[in-house]
Amino acid sequence: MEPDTRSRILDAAEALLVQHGLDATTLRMITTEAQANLAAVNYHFGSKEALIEAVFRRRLTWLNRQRIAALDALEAEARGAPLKPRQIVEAFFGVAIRMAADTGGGRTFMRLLGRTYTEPSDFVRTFLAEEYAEVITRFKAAFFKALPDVPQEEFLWRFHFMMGALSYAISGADALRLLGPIDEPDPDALYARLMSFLIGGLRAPLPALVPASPAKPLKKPRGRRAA
Amino acid sequence: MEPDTRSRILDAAEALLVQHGLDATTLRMITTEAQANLAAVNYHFGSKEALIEAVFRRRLTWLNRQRIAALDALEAEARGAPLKPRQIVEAFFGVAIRMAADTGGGRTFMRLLGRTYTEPSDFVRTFLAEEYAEVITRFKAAFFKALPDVPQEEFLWRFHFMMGALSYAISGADALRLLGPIDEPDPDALYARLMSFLIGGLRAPLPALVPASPAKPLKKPRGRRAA
DNA sequence: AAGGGTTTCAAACGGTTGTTTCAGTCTGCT
DNA sequence: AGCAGACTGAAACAACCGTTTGAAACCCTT
Repeated sequence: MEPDTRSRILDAAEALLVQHGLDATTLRMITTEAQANLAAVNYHFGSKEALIEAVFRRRLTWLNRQRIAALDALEAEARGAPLKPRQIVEAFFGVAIRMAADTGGGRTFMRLLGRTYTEPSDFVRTFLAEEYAEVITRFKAAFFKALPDVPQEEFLWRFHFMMGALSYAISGADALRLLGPIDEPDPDALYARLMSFLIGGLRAPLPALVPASPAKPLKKPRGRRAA
Repeated sequence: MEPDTRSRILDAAEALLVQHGLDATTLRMITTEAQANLAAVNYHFGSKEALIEAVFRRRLTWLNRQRIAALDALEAEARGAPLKPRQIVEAFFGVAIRMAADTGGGRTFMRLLGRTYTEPSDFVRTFLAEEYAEVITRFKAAFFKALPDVPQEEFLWRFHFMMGALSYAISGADALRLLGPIDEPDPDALYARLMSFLIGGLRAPLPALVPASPAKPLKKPRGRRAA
């Protein structure tokens, strides 16, 4: 009750959005939870969409600035030499995991983010793309330079897969209960686990069939096995 | 227009759910698309939730039965010997990718599934757990046997990460546009890409800190090879 | 003390949601 | 033919949605 109405609404919205999703979270839920009047949302933010955008922007720009700063530091130290892939992975995903470990709002926000990433609500996707634009170009360039022998399209897919693993790592125990009982993870352990998985996947041998590659060094050609 | 109303509604719902999400898809959208009357949903299924459950069950039980059949075949052939991890991965994730490649309903369904997996709508999670129960126990057992030197908790997390990668692989180009322009993937190429990524991640060296280790894992986890 | 800008409040707005109702149509059986 | 049971149709239901309104309450400078 201490902070002003605007912040209380942001916090309440963040918590409720991750729990119920974008559409199922109503302004009445939010304002009740925030102990504010219903009209306060439209007064302070203008609309529900604008509120959601503010919830994302508040933490996302900070997060991506952190990533860029981490990359800057690495590149400054390397003096033009290509970085090691593991360093770049740590800069990009490590910041996210570390933010997700924050027991304050950061944790619930990262869950919300991982959740929304697959949820193609048009207006969210729009400003998400905008918010990610710079960090994506920077890290793509760094990765391409660090992995010159990996075809770029191939790498983009692996990056995409890594994002999926990150998303699940963060949404974490909720979805993992499906696999069986598991204790809430120690953040450091989660960090180490995800890192070794990501780097294992990133540096896996390339699949054999990429563009026009007539040789088939791997076992299975492409049979229509039991369909 | 050929099939009966019930099937038309299921198909329309499937297509619309993946596009707009569970809450944002209205019964009026569905019945309009299916060229059926609004009341038909409640007549044939009882409620919107029951409709959604039917949409999932229709393909999910088939999918998981396929996975179990694939595992049965592998185990019969191995005659009690542990399977190779790659075989189990192919049995579990290969079936999913192959279903996602189906240009008929299978493809849109798999997108819906990957999308819903992070979306913790309580009632969906309930019957999803129920629907997955058998296949999870079977594959967990097979993996534990195939990877005897990987701690079980460690493996469960990797399995979780793999599910994340699968989810993103399927929801695919939608979310990937964020990374830059990419062509719609050839299903075979996607299969090969995801497989090598997954197996690379699954067999990555174990992180070093599993027991109580107060040291910060930021630098070198330095582990042995898994399995 | 007065007054102006900012913030809160209760109430209402039009619109849309899932669900229900009930009269009508179609189908197949004896 | 006739009639029961399965299905479709149009219309209405209460409940809830996001947003707007206009009047109170608050805060701060002069």
